[in-house]
Amino acid sequence: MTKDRLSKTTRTFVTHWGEMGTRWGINRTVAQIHALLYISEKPLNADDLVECLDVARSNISMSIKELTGWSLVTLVHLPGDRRDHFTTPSDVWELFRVIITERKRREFDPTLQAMSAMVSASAGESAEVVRRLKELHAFMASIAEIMDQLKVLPPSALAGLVGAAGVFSTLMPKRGSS
Amino acid sequence: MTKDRLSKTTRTFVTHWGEMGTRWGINRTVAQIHALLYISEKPLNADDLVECLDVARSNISMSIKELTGWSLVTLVHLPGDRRDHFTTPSDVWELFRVIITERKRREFDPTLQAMSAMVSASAGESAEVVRRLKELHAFMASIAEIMDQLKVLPPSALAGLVGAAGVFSTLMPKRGSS
DNA sequence: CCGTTAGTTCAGTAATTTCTGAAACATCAG
DNA sequence: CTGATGTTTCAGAAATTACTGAACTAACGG
Repeated sequence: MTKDRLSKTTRTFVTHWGEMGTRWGINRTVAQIHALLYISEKPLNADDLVECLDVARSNISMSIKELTGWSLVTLVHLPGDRRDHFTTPSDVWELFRVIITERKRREFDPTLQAMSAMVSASAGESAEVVRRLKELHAFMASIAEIMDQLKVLPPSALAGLVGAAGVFSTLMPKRGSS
Repeated sequence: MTKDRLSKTTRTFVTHWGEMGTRWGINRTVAQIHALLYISEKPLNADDLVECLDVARSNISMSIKELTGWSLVTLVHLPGDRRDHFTTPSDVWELFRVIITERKRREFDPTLQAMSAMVSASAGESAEVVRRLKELHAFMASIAEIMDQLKVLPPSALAGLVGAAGVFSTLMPKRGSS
């Protein structure tokens, strides 16, 4: 990211986001492209991305493929320009929703299945080991359910969870829920 | 993980967990050690871990250091044995809590600060760019707040969030919360 | 003291992941 | 068709990350 088509702030943002990505198992370039598309007011094409991020064209191609595979980036065409242009939703909640959905599908659900299989196959194990496998499975199942519930929430519904009342009051056992 | 001190199920579990770790930016060995300590009924020492996971002693030493740094593993001493032994909480919620707390502290909070700084420095940017930076910042601040709230919840409080009522009813704007 | 056991550190190596450049493919205009 | 433009693929190179083995520190028992 050397070419200075980007403002100082934007560059900081994109850099930081790439850094963040790597910490969560996301390729730096992939994360940077996504950050750039988020902050950009209009769709960018592959050459824009090459210039802004200073990586090889082929890298952009692969990374974009990855991002579209994650349903995070969509291909658009601008009138009178036959190059592919790319966008990502500018609504943060929507992005969150998509990421949660995909990570659940790709990583969480298979693990849940695997845990389930382990519990089934745990006949010879000690009672305590079985208990722990079951607990972990149950925990993950709860998280999975929450993820699914989050998916159907409207944008910005998150606000309802924070504040003086917040999660705390919600989760404390008071009404006989569930 | 070749030496067969482990049952089939345990081996599957540890392997899968290591795999999962790598996808979320956690070193495979670190994740495997943690999995093994979780599933193990009693504290294990470094040699146990070497045997079970078939990695170098030095690797165990480093990984354990990492895990204790994350407050996920604690050192215990068994009477009459001067070797270090290690444990991790067997309560899943507790583990979740600790991981959330640490990842927030190490990755989330600094990002939040960085975003804040960017917003402050975004004078020259277009109104839309400023809006997006602010939105992302606000979103992350909400998540951060939720993480903090989760920390003070009792074990297993998670159950309150799932089920027929669940997150959905909680988040839908109905009572004038926050 | 000295030998033994336990734990740590770190330079070098191995493995993995990421990135590039060249070639192939595709589409369009003339 | 042919040339121009845009995109994808993939083998190998580069960079990063993980792991090992050897050397070191520490603490204890006799």
